[in-house]
Amino acid sequence: MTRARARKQAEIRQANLQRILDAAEVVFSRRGLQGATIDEIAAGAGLPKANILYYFRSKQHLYRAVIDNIVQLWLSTLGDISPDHDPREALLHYVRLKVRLSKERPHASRVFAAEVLSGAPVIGRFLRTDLKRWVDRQAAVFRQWSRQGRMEPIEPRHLFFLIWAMTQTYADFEVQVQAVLGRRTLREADYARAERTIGALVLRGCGLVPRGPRRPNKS
Amino acid sequence: MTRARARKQAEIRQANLQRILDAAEVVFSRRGLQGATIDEIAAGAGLPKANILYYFRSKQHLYRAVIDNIVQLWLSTLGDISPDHDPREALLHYVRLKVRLSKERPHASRVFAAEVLSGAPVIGRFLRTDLKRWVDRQAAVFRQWSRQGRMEPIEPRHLFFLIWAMTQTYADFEVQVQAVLGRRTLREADYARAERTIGALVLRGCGLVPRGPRRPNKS
DNA sequence: GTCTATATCGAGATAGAC
DNA sequence: GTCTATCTCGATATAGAC
Repeated sequence: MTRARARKQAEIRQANLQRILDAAEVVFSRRGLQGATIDEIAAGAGLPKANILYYFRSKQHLYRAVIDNIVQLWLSTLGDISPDHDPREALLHYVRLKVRLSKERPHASRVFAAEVLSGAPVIGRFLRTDLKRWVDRQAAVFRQWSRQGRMEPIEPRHLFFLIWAMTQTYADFEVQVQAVLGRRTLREADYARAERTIGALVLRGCGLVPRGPRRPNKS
Repeated sequence: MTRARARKQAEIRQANLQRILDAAEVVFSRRGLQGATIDEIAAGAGLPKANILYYFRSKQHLYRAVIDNIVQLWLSTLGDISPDHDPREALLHYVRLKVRLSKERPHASRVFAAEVLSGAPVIGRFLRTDLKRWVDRQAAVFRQWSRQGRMEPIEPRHLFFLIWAMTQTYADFEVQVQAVLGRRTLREADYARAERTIGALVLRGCGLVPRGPRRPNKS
């Protein structure tokens, strides 16, 4: 086999893997691990059923690959918060990123949510090790800021639980938001308003001043 | 058949129905609709499998009964907010009730969450009708309070999305909270802290003063 | 590497004895 | 009303042709 041909095959392989992962994310988010069928994933990916099981040994293996994919996306998008940052800017930035992820990758968010909801059988270890360490690191920064009087002493770990909950609800409970707002689909304006409202709650909750005309007179 | 005997049979029937509903709630919350098996529900209820299908025509019917049960619990526990109430007290009371529901009925919360997550195939109509109307009513009260200068003009419907998200995360994402806090199970102190933290965010977010020594000097 | 045909199995639902 | 035995079906996974 020529080098050119080998490279072409590798490209096809990569493309197929990505198509399968993308389709699987959608189907798992709508049907759950048990409810999803390889047939439906194959249809979504535009490939015959048997090819799915050629690339991934079993439905379980495919599911783990999807979850790993999502965790990588989360970790690569959300870096660490540095003590040098301005608390107000850092919190707003984090909220903004999380809301954007909910808008851009709602299926990923819902697959993750369903996994945790059902007891995190696959991702439990990650939560107890990497995620716990990440939160502990950020919490130390927040405590430092509190000691320096740069923000109120809100319990930092619970603050993260609440920010995650608020930002992810626009992906995970999207149909409920749509139903209550009377919309067929959420618009950019809805996410912008979500971002502002969450930002206001978080900043004021931490004793920081939201942007804009609401800043009180120092006099 | 004597009257006494008929009454006894009715009692057994009621007891069995309740045992099945309770067991089903737990199994559905752990496995999802598709993942749950009638066998496991029967084992949980201490009844033979066939009896489940004697009381409920099918797994789907049982699932709908569980969902209806949960909605009834929500509606009966959380009444309407009246314009006569004090905004601060009303919001704190609502947050407290929701956190208590997450603590007392985590399985119910998770079944509901999984239903909405998967697109609300069963409960969609309820969300678009009864729930929407309920939120619209409460939103009108909040807007009135804002006009009267009794609270900041936070968008009320989003405020509900955020309160729901924050309070339910302690049930729905319980394993994640446990993992990050390094606990085997959540304690009363954890729920109390959750309640305080959510209360602080919501009150300050609405321009209301949290309780206690943090009240600023008016001077 | 790709796809068709099929073995296998688990689980929902039912028939019918008690 | 209750329970055992069984039917039936849908979906995973595999065997093997191409």
